[in-house]
Amino acid sequence: MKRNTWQREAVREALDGTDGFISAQALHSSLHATGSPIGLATVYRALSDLSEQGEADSLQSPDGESLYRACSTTGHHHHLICRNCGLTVEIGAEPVETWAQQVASEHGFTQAAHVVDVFGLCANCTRLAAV
Amino acid sequence: MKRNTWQREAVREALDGTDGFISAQALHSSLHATGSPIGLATVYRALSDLSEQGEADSLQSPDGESLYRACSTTGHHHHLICRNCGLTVEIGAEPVETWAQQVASEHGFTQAAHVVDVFGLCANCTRLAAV
DNA sequence: AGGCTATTGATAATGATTGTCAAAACCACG
DNA sequence: CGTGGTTTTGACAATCATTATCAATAGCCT
Ligand SMILES: [Zn+2]
Ligand SMILES: [Zn+2]
Ligand SMILES: [Zn+2]
Ligand SMILES: [Zn+2]
Repeated sequence: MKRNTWQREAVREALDGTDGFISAQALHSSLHATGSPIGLATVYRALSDLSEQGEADSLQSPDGESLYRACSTTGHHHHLICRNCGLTVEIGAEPVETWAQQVASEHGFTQAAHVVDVFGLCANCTRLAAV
Repeated sequence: MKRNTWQREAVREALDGTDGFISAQALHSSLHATGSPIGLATVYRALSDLSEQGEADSLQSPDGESLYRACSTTGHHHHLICRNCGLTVEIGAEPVETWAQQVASEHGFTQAAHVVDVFGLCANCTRLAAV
């Protein structure tokens, strides 16, 4: 069976206390900064588990790193992410859901899944960049 | 200035001769298999260049590898990829383009880019899997 | 042909992620 | 409450893709 450890809970809470997406390495550093002695491998395992159980969303950063986030929306959704400060907005994407299903079946594909992320500069970072 | 070398041309041709997306490592192996003595670092550089110049498309595989493909469509487009055999179909995504722009501006985001890929099982692999 | 400079490639370095495995922590169960 | 069988942890090694080095090579212009 699956056991409950303070390590898993610590990762869950640290993820909840983080705004945008964060890497396993960064979350581990963050935990260490607060005095937690949790191991790096454990953070990787916990994040992987949370992701599989649907308690966390994950995506690949443009440079190939796995990033995680505890999302408030429970169902399937996507993200609008500021590539400068990391601010993240959860967004529904009905048009995309139907489009993806349709284009897949049109070409005879089954078990279609999709990766849909929007990256940009948030209003704040846009203002700062204009200076 | 930029120089023409047989290495760059070899990478371009090898990419043209490949159906789906392929990693730098795999392309290097493929080239070696045909007797080419091209270096791995050179393959990485060539693919990176081709991608920047828009002569090749690139995407991150679900497990974080960078994959490349020489697409026939010149403009902006997306892909429907068989996660089993790699068969790739280039697809337009007008609904998604407008949706992405709209959702970004609605939240005050600028310079919006998007990652949109559909993974599934092609008709052939679906049939084989059913056995 | 000669020289200047971009490119190559063998190799080392980096960095994220996963594997290893003995020690520590859980959790029924008695 | 102990105890024991199992699961989980974590320090460390091992992988694996990608990038940095840098001397040697090869385009290209005159
Ligand atoms: Zn921002
Ligand atoms: Zn979706
Ligand atoms: Zn297929
Ligand atoms: Zn698009």
